[in-house]
Amino acid sequence: MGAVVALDESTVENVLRARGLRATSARRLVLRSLSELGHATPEQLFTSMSPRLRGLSLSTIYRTVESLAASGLVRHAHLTGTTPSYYLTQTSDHAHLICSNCGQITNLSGRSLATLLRQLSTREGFTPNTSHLSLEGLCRDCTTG
Amino acid sequence: MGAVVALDESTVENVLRARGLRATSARRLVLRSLSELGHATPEQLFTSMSPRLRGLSLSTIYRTVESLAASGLVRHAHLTGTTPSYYLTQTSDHAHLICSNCGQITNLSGRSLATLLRQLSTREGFTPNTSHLSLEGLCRDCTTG
DNA sequence: CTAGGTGCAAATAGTTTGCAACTAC
DNA sequence: GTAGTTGCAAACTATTTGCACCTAG
Repeated sequence: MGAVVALDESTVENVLRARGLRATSARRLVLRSLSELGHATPEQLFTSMSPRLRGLSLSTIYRTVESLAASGLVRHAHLTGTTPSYYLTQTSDHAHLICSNCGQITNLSGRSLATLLRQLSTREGFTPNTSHLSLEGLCRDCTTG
Repeated sequence: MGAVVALDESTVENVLRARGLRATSARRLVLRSLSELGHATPEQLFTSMSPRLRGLSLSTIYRTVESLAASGLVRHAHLTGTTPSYYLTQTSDHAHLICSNCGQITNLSGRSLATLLRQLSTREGFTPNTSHLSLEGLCRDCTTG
């Protein structure tokens, strides 16, 4: 998980421009951080970005993730408690498995998930938004016991 | 959904006492309201209870659901955005299907769910907490289109 | 009677907004 | 040059806490 995507500068710029967004340093760095971190809350982004961008303010983070989400570059899911975690859309089509014991977050690939959820939509007439899905439970390590 | 459970006064009292909690009017009414509403956020509980309990304060709701949750009588799930919704544990062992178009919340029975999730735990080594599960997506009515 | 609960008001935490300054293009 | 972005401070909203009063047992 995390560090999944190659993100060189020109790619980032092009991606942003293609959506009509200016390639500001805050936006570049949010994208870069998300590619490194996998998922992050606004607070976590702030912590991770602050050293690299002096004077950064938390409200910029909120506005940045909002604009990135509006143009489809990032998405959010509710992983821990109430705060949304953001992640790159290109790492999408996966669900999050959150261990309530150790807090570990695993991604469930779109493939395994698809099989599982196809049945749900057939049987229940409900089509889940897979990228927004998160399951809390016990991971393999914590199950023993 | 909702109004699933018979909740006469003496049952409520006994249930509370059995957990070492005093049978106060706030607690009785939270339990009664949840049995009527199915799920409710603290705010919704407040709105629904206020007319029936003069002087009720929101902080009482927060403290009440917390104590009920601590003793296992209610649980919460994150249904809409960030605010937790509470429901009676006895209506548990179900997941929530939330339509992101019309907002309708359907319960997915423990039975259907169990089948579905057994595969998950076999294949991924992850054991989901079914009662905390919620899936966002499109319900049958909104799928057409 | 008395420990546990509650109301109220104040404190805290998380998120949003107004506005002047800044910068990508 | 100018519209889009950002920083800062203030405004909100949601939740928590301290304390005096109240009530179930």
